[in-house]
Amino acid sequence: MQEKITTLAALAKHLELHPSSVSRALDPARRHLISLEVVQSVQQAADRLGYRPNRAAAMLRTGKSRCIGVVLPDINNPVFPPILRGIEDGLRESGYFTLMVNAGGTRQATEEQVRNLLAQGVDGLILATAHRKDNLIPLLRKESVPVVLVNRVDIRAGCPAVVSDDPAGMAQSVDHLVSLGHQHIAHLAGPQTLSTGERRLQGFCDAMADVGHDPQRIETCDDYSIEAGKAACLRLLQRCRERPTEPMFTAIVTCNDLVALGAIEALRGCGLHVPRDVSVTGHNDMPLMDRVDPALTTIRIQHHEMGRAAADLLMQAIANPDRSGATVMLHPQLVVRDSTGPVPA
Amino acid sequence: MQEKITTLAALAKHLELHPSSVSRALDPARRHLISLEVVQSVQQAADRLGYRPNRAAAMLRTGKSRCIGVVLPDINNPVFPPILRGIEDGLRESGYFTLMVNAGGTRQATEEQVRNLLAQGVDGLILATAHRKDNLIPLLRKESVPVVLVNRVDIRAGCPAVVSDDPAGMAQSVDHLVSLGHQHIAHLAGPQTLSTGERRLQGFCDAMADVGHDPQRIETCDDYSIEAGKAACLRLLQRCRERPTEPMFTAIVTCNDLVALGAIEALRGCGLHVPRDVSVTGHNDMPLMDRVDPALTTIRIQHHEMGRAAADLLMQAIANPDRSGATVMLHPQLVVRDSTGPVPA
DNA sequence: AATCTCAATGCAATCGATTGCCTATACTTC
DNA sequence: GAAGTATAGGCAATCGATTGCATTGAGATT
Repeated sequence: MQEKITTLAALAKHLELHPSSVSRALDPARRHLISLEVVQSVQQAADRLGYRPNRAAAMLRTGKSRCIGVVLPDINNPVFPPILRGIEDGLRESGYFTLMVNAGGTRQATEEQVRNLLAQGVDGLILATAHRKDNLIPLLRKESVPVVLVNRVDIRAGCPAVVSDDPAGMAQSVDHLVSLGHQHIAHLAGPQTLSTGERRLQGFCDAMADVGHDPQRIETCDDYSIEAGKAACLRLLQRCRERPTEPMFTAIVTCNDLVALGAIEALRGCGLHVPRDVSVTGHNDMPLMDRVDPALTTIRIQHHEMGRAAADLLMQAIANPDRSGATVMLHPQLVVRDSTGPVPA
Repeated sequence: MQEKITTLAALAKHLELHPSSVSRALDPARRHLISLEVVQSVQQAADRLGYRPNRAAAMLRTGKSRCIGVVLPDINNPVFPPILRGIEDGLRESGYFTLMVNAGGTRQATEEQVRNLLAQGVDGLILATAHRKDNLIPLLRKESVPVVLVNRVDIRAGCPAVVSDDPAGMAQSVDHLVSLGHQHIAHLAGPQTLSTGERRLQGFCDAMADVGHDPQRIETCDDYSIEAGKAACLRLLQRCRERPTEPMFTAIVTCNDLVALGAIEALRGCGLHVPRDVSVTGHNDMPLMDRVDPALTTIRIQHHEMGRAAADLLMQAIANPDRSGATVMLHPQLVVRDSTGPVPA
């Protein structure tokens, strides 16, 4: 065993063939141009001699890298690992690699990161970046690189996107609370600069209207974190104290599990018990939400599936650059645990 | 603004220079060969005309991709996101990209993934894969590609590695429990096929010996999961029931936070209260361990720092392929919460 | 003034796979 | 048997940056 054949040309010489024939024999899409016996002998020899095509050369010639760039705000946020995993699983099946960057900083830093990715020669991009209005999409349009959004949408851009059906999730939360007798339901909304924040707020308002309740008690969080949730909940409580004539809310629908945890902390700080005095729902069903105290009633999102779908959409967009693609909406599911209960008597 | 200069040759023609001069002017390491004024005019023109070097061409010529492959078992495991983030932060500073693959499947699948990464032309690898004895390292030795291990070691291989000081962490756990009066301390160990599992078990035994207690009650978990922790704890309890003459353990040191959660679940199932009847410690201080019920006493590991250090080590290994590199040991820290308490009277 | 340095830049080969085009052989078809 | 048509495979240009070597010219040295 020589273990030394590293280039197409060497392999071709070994087989007494022309490099072009070897190249074709090794390419599933062009195999049919070559006789079956030659194809087989080439494959055998390639395996036996450990031939490994040089990607750089192929990329230089074809302009395709078989790498996809994935831009996340921060992999430490528990919603992203399963999405990323879904993306990777989907891409790998199609023979693509995942080039990940965390781009949670300034808008400028994000843009710089994306430029790096383009310079690296990615064949497409999956954006899970947060901001609803950045100039990334126009920039990428100009470069005419296929883009898919995941966990966000951009109405104007008309990019293919995969999101959870946020209005449906909010409706499930509201309906669940209403069925427990709640009427005065507050909402801790996410940042309105994020598409999820906006869509969930809208969904909450619509769902409340549908059941004939006024969506009046709403506070907005600065980000999806425990601290922001706590602060927003304290503002909500403050507002109630200022208007003692209005009925107190008996439940809070939040935009995010971490925000819900912050809210529970704030409520406890004010001597309120969850769920006896106030029911709280989360959103996302992050890991361990069944173990926190109290176990959180929340909306389960198909994170892994979102990633997969995004990968599929991108593969389609690469195959058909003209077609404009669709928005895939995944269905969320209510998970009832211990943070919601009947309305206090 | 023409926005059309895409190749070195075009840029050179525009400047009425030779491509080689432009190439040198753009390369910080070779700039000194070119006169200052030319360098400046080249840089200006490159910026203004939006020139972006073709990585594939450079890679073909130089054989370097400026990409590093990172092999993880599963990004969904909460210990890995911060490590990955640390790696990425470190690599980015050196101008490298992170090519991530999840390789949690069979040994063969893992190997296949690594081969893909090599075919892709990565300049180095960071392995966070779990198994203590795989044939990856010999394989990579043969390919002579720089490798750094993170969150695991391989004694025989002598690879640069970054790990947490597991024996120190176990000693802190044991000392903490001893200071609370515990003497009969059990251990739920991790899989002995993983370097962390082995090192933590060893650390536990050593720490117990140091304080003069016998490390006898030990059960091994199949993996780092809640379910495995629960099962192992049930086995532990079963063993106690079988030998009623021996004193019952009053505390459990576990190898992992998830295992600790499983253990708590098992203890509760047997009517035991944590920490009143049995104290439990975790390991890793994963996110939300301060919110579970009861808040978990655990060992905080510098995950992000581990990633950074691994990136640094790899950069060193690439710069000095001859030097054999070091093992970096990061110091863990005990975090006392509510799952540990004084020994029952 | 003639030679020698040295700095600055041009020249051309090179990395390895891909692919449009061409040729040669085998096989139809009338 | 002549002309036509697949079919298999060879040829050579090409992608774009890099780099060892050659060349030019200006200043230094004797």
